[in-house]
Amino acid sequence: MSWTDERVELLKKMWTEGQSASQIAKELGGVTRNAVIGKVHRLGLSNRVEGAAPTPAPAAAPAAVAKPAAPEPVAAPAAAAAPRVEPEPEPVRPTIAAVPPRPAPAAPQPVAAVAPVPGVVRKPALVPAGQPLPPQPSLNEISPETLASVREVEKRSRKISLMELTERTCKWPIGDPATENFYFCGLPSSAGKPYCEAHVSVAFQPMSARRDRRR
DNA sequence: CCCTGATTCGC
DNA sequence: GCGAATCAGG
Repeated sequence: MSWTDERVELLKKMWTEGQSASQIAKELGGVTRNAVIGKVHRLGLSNRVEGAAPTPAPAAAPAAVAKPAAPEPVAAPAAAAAPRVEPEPEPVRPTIAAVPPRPAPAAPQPVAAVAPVPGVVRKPALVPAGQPLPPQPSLNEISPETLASVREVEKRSRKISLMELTERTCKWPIGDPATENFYFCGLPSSAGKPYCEAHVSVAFQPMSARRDRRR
């Protein structure tokens, strides 16, 4: 295989999208991730900084441009990400084997672009005909931050198919299984868990602080 | 161990 | 220019 314009273009596209070298290599086929990385460097687009920090989203990325002399006291990532509360054996159980709880109200909107108003996720009015949706396992109030995080991750999801799931890919389903627009998150899952960090945080919640249910 | 990108260096 | 091998991390 050689670096044809097409392949280079795809490489550039994926790289700027934040895909990893191995993912790109897999997509291109015929090349290893080393080849991809090598090419990336030769193309001089190693600095994958594009308006937002893709893969790792730790604290603010040090925009150290040239002088590292800045007296940066290392920002404490304390309350940065959602502090995972050790959940009790009371995770939101996937009702069906291997099928986790309903992610946020299935957002059947594939192509983003239309800036959805953050904060409130409205449940689509139409219920896809077909399978009776399992009783919603207390889709209680998930912290807005977590929700936002999840949404962000889902944009970044690899959209892999059932067959592509491995021991270490996030198995969180996205979309409606009854439609074509369905796939799994696919991002690297965290140690031993079935989902990626973001999805773990919504799947395993402390205890449903849910006592509404007025009557 | 799984993975990541970065670099080197013979080809 | 290419990319395997290697390095250096998470």
